[in-house]
Amino acid sequence: MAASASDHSKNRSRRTRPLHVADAIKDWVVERGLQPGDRLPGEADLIDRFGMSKGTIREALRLLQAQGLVVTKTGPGGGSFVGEVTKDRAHALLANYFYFRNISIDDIYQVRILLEPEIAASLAGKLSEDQIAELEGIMLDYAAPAANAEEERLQHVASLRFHARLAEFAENALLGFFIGFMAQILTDLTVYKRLYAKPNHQLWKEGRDHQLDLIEALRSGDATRARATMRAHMAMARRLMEDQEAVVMKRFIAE
Amino acid sequence: MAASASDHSKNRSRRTRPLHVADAIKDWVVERGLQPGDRLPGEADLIDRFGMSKGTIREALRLLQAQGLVVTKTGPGGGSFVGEVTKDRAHALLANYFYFRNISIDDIYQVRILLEPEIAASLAGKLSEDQIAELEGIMLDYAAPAANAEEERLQHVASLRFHARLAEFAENALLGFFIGFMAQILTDLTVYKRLYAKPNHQLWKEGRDHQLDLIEALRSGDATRARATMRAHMAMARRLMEDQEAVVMKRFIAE
DNA sequence: CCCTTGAATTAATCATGATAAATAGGTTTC
DNA sequence: GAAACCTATTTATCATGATTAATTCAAGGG
Repeated sequence: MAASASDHSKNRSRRTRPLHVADAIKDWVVERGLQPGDRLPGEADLIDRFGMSKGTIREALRLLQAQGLVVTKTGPGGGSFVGEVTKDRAHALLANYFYFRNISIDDIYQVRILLEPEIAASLAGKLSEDQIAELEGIMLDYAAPAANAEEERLQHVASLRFHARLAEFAENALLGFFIGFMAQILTDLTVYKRLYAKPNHQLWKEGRDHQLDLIEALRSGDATRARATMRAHMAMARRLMEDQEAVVMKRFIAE
Repeated sequence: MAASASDHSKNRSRRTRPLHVADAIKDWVVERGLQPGDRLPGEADLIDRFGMSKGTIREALRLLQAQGLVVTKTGPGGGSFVGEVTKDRAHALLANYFYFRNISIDDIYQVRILLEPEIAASLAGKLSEDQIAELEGIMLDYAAPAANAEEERLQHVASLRFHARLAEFAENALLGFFIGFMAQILTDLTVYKRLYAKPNHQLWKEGRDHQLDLIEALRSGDATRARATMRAHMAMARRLMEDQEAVVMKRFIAE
């Protein structure tokens, strides 16, 4: 504990100026309880306050910009503002972490099979008719079996969009994020790696029936059934993936 | 899809130069399959290649630095290098995402109770004697019941370190990261918010017995028992947390 | 009323030079 | 001979000032 504290202050004093300024601005935001969209001091102002050159200040702002914490605008009324870290940006930043690590598809499914049933159960009876209608709308993209490999891939991406959207509906933002992140990774893999070579009517029907059943359970508020259906859905998808070679993600996800 | 592609290229052409350079460097790393520690072109070189001024190039490097993707060093043999995104940095970047969202402790436990038993099961019989010894070493920090609130808090932090370390042992890096991230958040909350006011011998003993039992199961390779024990442990912790008010995380986690 | 145009504002970019940090390599010291 | 100590060199870091581009808003023209 003490060591951690001293490390902290040591780092802070010895690190470069842009890093120091970036931390100071972060602290400023926290202390004042600033919200996304709130205005930060302009470039010239920051130069005065910190007594540093324009370049240093701008580098600090880039550090914060990369994290999604500030956005800058030119023109009258422009300047720096507190930015909300978007889901997409958080996905991209986290994907960078896994870039040099080896994540297999089965790793993803090991987690997915645990989390997806939970979100299904927790959303049972909680969705508005609009939200359910939106999910059903997504399902239209795979209302008919795929005719070829390309269609199969598009359908798989659409199916992942179903799960991603469901994740966004979650009341538990943490659970929702984890699930959405996995859907994002699988989407990227599907788009870039050409998984799913061979259409399979049987699997298509099974998967679709699962989702139809899931929607029914969500609408009627049957959490137990929603959980069980999603679990079966995930188990099926996992088996399906086991046929694929162990593909790992190997790219930066663009923001 | 087509829309997304056009958006992408539009963004890329209209975005600021540092952003463009940062993307180009990212792509360069991916295309060449560069690994952490590999050398990137120096500042002067980049200035030539891109035909941009020093300031612009440096801002690009800051963007990448904030993401943990590059590290810069001064002096002979210095320059820019591909950097591995550390776990701590990924934690911090992800914590920023949740800063403006409201994550309750119960949200964390809803996920924890699903993931922790799985990691316990997956590590049964897989840990080296050194690793198990390390876990036992951590447990020494709470070998005796806490005498006061402050000790109770330190013990809780130590207990979270147990879970964080277990997460690092995971073969599934995704599962390990999610669990480690939650332990990190709970640690920060415990340190900053002074949870756990009242020591409770009964709970201390139960929790400790769980972990002892867990280690035994891990050592003997009994996955079923490891899972069950961890589940019981989490259920207990969750009940414990329910007594606390719903505290949410409200701070940037320092890197 | 809408559209264009132009002035004002603010960040973005450029250009150049000075400063500081870190290391390699040689030199001294024991 | 090894270890400690310089010192020159390399490289990023920091600073200053000028120029350019993007944006807003208001005034003028259709």
